[in-house]
Amino acid sequence: MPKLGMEPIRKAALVNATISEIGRTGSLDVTVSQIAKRAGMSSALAHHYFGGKEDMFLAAMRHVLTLYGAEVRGALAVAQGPEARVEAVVRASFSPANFRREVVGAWLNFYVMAQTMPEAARLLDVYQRRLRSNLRHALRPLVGARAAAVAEALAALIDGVYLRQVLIRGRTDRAGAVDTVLGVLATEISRGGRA
Amino acid sequence: MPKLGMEPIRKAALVNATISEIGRTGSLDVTVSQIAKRAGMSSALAHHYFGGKEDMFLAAMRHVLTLYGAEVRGALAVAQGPEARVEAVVRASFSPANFRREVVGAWLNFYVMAQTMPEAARLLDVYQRRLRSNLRHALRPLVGARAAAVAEALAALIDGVYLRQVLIRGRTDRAGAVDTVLGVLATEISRGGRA
DNA sequence: TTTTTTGTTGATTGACGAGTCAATAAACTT
DNA sequence: AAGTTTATTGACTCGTCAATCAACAAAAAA
Repeated sequence: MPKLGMEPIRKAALVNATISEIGRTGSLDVTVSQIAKRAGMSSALAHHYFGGKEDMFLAAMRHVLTLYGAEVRGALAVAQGPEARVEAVVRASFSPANFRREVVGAWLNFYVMAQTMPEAARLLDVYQRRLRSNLRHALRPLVGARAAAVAEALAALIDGVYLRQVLIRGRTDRAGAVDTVLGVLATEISRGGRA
Repeated sequence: MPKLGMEPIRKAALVNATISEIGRTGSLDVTVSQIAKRAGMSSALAHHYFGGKEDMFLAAMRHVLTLYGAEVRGALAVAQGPEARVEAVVRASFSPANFRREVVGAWLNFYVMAQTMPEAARLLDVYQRRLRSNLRHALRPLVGARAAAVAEALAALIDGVYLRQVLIRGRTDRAGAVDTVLGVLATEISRGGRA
């Protein structure tokens, strides 16, 4: 029963399944069979659509990064004023979609992937640059010359808070995460551009 | 030529080799043979001294955590005044020993381990608690009621800055890392206990 | 209607790796 | 001297998994 035009559907299913499985197991020790099964197809088909496991991982990563990028852009579009812009980036980073344990677990493993797969490192690098750049521009009017340093700190803080979520056994605390970052932001703003 | 009393020596060698290999490959996909080879013995012997690969991983993690704990305690012992105490914790976190790419890579993978191995999660939890507790106490006189929140932020910031190191391809920047964290600390202190 | 393209899978291959075992040897005990 | 404990390894087992292949089915193109 080959319905045509399956390729994009199957690929999307595989990408989602890859993220799910990496998040569920919390590691990259995920077999192609597991992924394929969750996506409702044979492992052979998974290999057919993607060159191999590595390509699936990269596609999954690209997908998460794309979603995140869209979320940030969307939030920035409606933000008025520099402070709102920074807040938009922060809130987007901890949006419900990105903040499920599953996805956080996947992110953690993307970092691991970046250690071995140059393409993964490149993707992560792009995201890092964009994040810092967004923060820097929004911060300029708020903290002047300190913008670069504060952007660097906020970016690291976001990663750190995010990372901490994978550790905490109980419920993930989105509000708390946002508060932590915005709290530091508020302090930095109150200091303003003073050296 | 069985010289007696080899056990502690071999175990130590294996622990070091485990850290090295995890750091070198940047993942937990390290074979017992690789570890054993680097430690200068057969894989069978590695299995003889440790129950299995998992035990080696845990021992390696315990070792890194122990070293880090000792470093923090040492730095705290000579610190005078609350501000110096916070600084001591920060500087210890980025001490040359802990800040080699190799070790940072290992840390990253300890986070991954914590996703699957309850014992690893426990170890990491202990470290997290101690770190936050140390920071909180030192911060109390500096920022009053905000101590808990600021401690939380600094802890996350340290993790985040640390994590970022594994991404950066070029030389690791210890001074920059410390500056980023101390910069935020300075701003928080200048705000003091004001709500 | 033949051919080609697209979809799909069960079975197989080939590699690799964790853990076990049997055997060997040197020390230490009795 | 006989027996026990500690050290050490090569060879082997058993399982798993990524990747490939051969084959089948249906739609589209010729």
